Order: sequence, then C-alpha cells, then structure tokens
Amino acid sequence: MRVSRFPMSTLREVPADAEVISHQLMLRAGLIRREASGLYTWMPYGLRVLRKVEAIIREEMDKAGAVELLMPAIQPAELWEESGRWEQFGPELLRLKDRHQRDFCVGPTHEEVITDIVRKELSSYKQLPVNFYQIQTKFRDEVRPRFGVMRSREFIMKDAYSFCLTQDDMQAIYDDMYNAYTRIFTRLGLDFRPVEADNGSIGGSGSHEFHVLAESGEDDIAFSDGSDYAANIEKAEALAPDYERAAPTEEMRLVDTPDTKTIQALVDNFKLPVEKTIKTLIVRASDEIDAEYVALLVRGDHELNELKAEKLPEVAAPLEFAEEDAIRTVVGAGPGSLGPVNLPIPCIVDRTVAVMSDFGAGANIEEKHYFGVNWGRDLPLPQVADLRNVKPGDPSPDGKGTLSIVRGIEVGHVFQLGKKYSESMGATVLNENGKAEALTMGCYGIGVTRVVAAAIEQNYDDNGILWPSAMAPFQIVIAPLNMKKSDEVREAAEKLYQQLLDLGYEVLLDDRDMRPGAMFADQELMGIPHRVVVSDRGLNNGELEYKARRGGDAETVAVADIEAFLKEKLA
RNA sequence: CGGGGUAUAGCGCAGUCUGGUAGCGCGCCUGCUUUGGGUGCAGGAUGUCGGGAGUUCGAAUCUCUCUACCCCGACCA
Repeated sequence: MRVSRFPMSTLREVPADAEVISHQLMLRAGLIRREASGLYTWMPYGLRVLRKVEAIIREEMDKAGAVELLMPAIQPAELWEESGRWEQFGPELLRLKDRHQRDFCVGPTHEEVITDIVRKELSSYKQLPVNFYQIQTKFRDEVRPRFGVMRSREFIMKDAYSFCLTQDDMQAIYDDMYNAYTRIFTRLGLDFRPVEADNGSIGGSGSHEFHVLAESGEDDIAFSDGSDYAANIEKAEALAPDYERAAPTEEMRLVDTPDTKTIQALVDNFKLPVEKTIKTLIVRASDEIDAEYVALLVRGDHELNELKAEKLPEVAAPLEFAEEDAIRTVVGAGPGSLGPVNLPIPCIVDRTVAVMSDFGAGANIEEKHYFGVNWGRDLPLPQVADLRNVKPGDPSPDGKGTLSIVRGIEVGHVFQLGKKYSESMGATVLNENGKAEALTMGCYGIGVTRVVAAAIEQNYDDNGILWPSAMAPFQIVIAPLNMKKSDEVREAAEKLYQQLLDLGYEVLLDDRDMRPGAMFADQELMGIPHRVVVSDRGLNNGELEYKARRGGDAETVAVADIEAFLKEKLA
C-alpha cells in the first residue's frame, strides 16, 4: 500500500480528553476516531490491526473445533424474558422498539439467541458436543465509557458457546478453549495471565479470566510466587492467619475520641497500631435473616471484598451500604464511631479480625471508642467469614508461596455455564434413553477491540506504538528520502516496493513528499516494526538502511542483499 | 445516577473575572528554500466563540436554560 492512497492522519499533540496511553496513541496514530461517548470509528490503519487479531482468533477457534456463525445484533425481547434477563440486566441493556412497538435490545451478549438456535436445531445427543462462535459487534450502555476502546459502549467481541450433556464433556471443551485462548494471546505477543475468576452476573460454576498485564488495568490480579496460582482479587481467598489469638493483656476501656472519624485519625491521634483497629461497615441484610442491617468487620488496614460479602446468605445482593441516617437510627451513632461492642445488629467478622486481641473499635457512641477489646472476654466472637481482599505478602490460598498483586486488563473470559439458560429456555435433546435432557453450556469471550488497546498499553515508547509483530498493520515501511526530486531514489524505492510485495510482505511505501524527520516520526508513531530507508546517500554506495522499530542501531544493507536480510529479520 | 470540571479554527490553548465585535502555537493551502530526525522565509484560508432565551446601545465575556464531552464512584470483554 502507498501512504499517498492510504492516508495517515496523525496528530502531533495529545488530544485533551484521552487519559490512558493506548487511547492517546490510538488517536494520535489515527487508528480510531470518536463519534460519540463510547462510540468509535476504526480508521483504515486501526482496522488492519483489528483484522489481524480477528484472523488469529478465527484460526485458533477453528483449530479447537469451534464453528463460526453470525447472529443478529438486534435481539427480540421475548428471548430475554424467557431467560429472565430482560428484568435482570438493567440499564446497560440498550432497549428499543420497532415500528410495531415490539421490544428489542441491541445484544450485549448472545446466550439467549444461541440457546434459541440450539433448541430449534439440535434434537439428539448424537449431534453433540457442539461449540459455536461468532465475531460480532456488541453494545453495552456503560454507565461511564472511558479509556477509548478499552471500555467503549460498542465493541467487537468473539463469543463462543458450547453445548453437551455431561460435566466431563463440558470440562473437555472448556479445557480446549482455555488452551486455545492461551495460544491466541501467545501468538499475539502479549504478556498475559489466566486467572481464576468469579462468574459475575452470567451465573454458572468454573471460570477463568485472561488478563493482559499493564499498569493501567482496571483489575487487580493476585498470583503466587510459589505455584501457578493466580486469581482475580475479587475471587482470591484470604486465608485465616496461621497463628492463634493472643491472650488479653489490657482492660477494655471507653475512650473519648473527638474528631476521630477515620482509621487514620485513630492511628495518628492515639498511637494505636493500625493492626489493632477495626473497620465496621453496615450493609443491608438479605431476607434470610430477621434484621434489616448487618455489620461487617475488617481490620483497619484491610479492604472489604464486596463480592465475598454479597455471597454471604445474611447479606443482601447486590451489596448495599446503609445510609448514614439509617445507621444512626439503628445503631445510635454514625460512621466513625461504630464497633462490635453493644452493637444491636448481627455482626460478621473477617478471619483476621477473629484472631485480634486488645483492639480498638468504635463504641457506638458518638466520639467514643473502646480500646483493649478482646473476643470471648468482653463480647462473644461473632460469625467468622472471609470478607477482605488479599494483600501483597498474604499466603497463597493453595498453601504454596506468597501473593503479589499486579494490575491486569481483562481481555478474555471462559465460563462453565451449566444449565442456567438451557433449563430456563428449554434447550434439550434426547439422550440414549430417549429422554429429553437439558444441555450443559459453556461460554467463552474475547474482547477483540480491547485486545488492540491492551497491546498498546504493554508495547509503546516515547515515539509511539511498538506493535507485536502479529498485530502490526504493515510489517515493513519503505522510507524514500527526497523521492520527488531524486529519480534514483524513486526508482529504487518503487522497485524495492514491488519486490517486497511479490515476496508476500505487507509493505507500506511512504511516498509522501516529506522531510525525513517528520516521516520517521509518523512511521514510528504508527509502530511499523521494520523500516527500510532509500536515499541518494545510500544508493551511491549501493546500499539501503534498515532499522527495527524496537530499538537497535540502524544497519546498512547492500541493495542486492535486502531480500535475504529481511527474510532473516522477519523470521 | 451522585460528585467535580470543560465547551473558542482540524489539534493544543489564551481571551471571560473588569462587556466594545476574536487571537497564539501546531496542522492545512501557495511560492521559494531545505533534504538523514517534526527545515527556514514569505504569503494565505478556516470560527454560527456548543444550542436557545434574556440583560445591554453593544455579549465569547453577565443571567437563565438546554445539550455534549471529560474526570472520580457502582458494571464488565
């Protein structure tokens, strides 16, 4: 391709509303343009990258035995009513009516449609297992789209859905998909990590997420240095401390603590070690218990894990923190003065809290705390549960090694769905005994557009993008210097261009009449991995110049040797 | 949806407080110049100052209102 016919629309300055590096570079390199909040046009160079990713995904999905189809982006409400998600999904589901006032939605995912297809098309166990996939545009009306295509409202997703009858078959496909994902992200050249994950609102049992590791990621990933344990922090279990609760050494006493509403203030004003403090969080109780609110206690320096909390039968899901007014009504004191002593509502404590002694906590009286509190002596130990996020240095839940925490961008997710949709929507086949049996499902997603952004987050320098070879829009760019004036340069560049095209390379001829500095800057911003400079200076010696985008000094190559040279560089 | 902010040329911004009819840098166009890291010189084009309503002799500037976008919190590929 010639740049004169494949215009680069690069920006020299960083657009003001782009926060993260990938968004900035995608805009500057002209890969995407924003149309509205969370809606982007993929410009020609960007689309080429996207197509590279899709091609690798297709190859690996096909290889893993999945078969491609394409479902409608717009879906009838009836299917969503059958699965129960028309009610459940909330405002993220973009709903619309057609001219007959029939309800539809723009698909945020396709479990309903594929289940509908399968229940109509499959009738016998002999047709199983099957695994369908598509690469398609999804729409989720995100509350807050941000970071460019990393969290956009419209995005492209590869989604696959498998159907079979037994857990073993389900597991086998799941493993195939897990391995296919591993190959896909490896081929894309990304530094990634599969992690144990929560299932979220989709429901079902086992699940892994694939995360590209990057500082700008929105998820925290915990992994062990002593095994290959890795999990989303939402899911990672915080083990009970491996020591017993120490015996009390202090008397419990009521202390005046004016202007002490936070753990930090408690530590600063009263020289209380943070490990001796307790945070008391009041959340709405579930219908399971006879109370309106429940108190959750974590150590002062620990964070509540909201997902773990809302899975407790006593706690309402979704998790809902009590309003300050309600807390005052029920407890008699406000946030900042809350604690387990004389607490009139049920209380659940974190495993670490259960082994604390001589600790300080709010007294449920304004501006007062109890210090020197001890379980057993001063009050009974309440129900104990894992309530907190793991921290760096915590022991790994599998008992091997300690945990570190890194940031990750979720680019893929594999789920074992089970029968959630097949049962609610009546997707059955006849088994060997001639009896109708609900299908067991798995589903497997890759955020294709997000992969592109994630790759940039991981691969850039001061000059721009450093595409992994498999994702680059072009492999080689030819940079002729002073082509408009020098017949020699023009002829040599054209000849080289044709020669490389004939060899099957994806090559870009930068035939713009630009000074070298500006031209190089554009090409580097765009991240094309290999550059060949054609200049009068070089041609006088019968030479071209080669430079790799990923550093290394420029090398001169005899014109006659360029084929062999590039063949080696691109191998 | 709550909290904060922004809206002036393609991009980045000044001008708004203190009202007088719009400017800078980059980019773009023309000519010359230069030709291995965003060349220099000269000339040029481009704005319903986000929309609407109001105050005023006069509004980018003051008032009201609507809209869009961005940032911080809950969702998720």
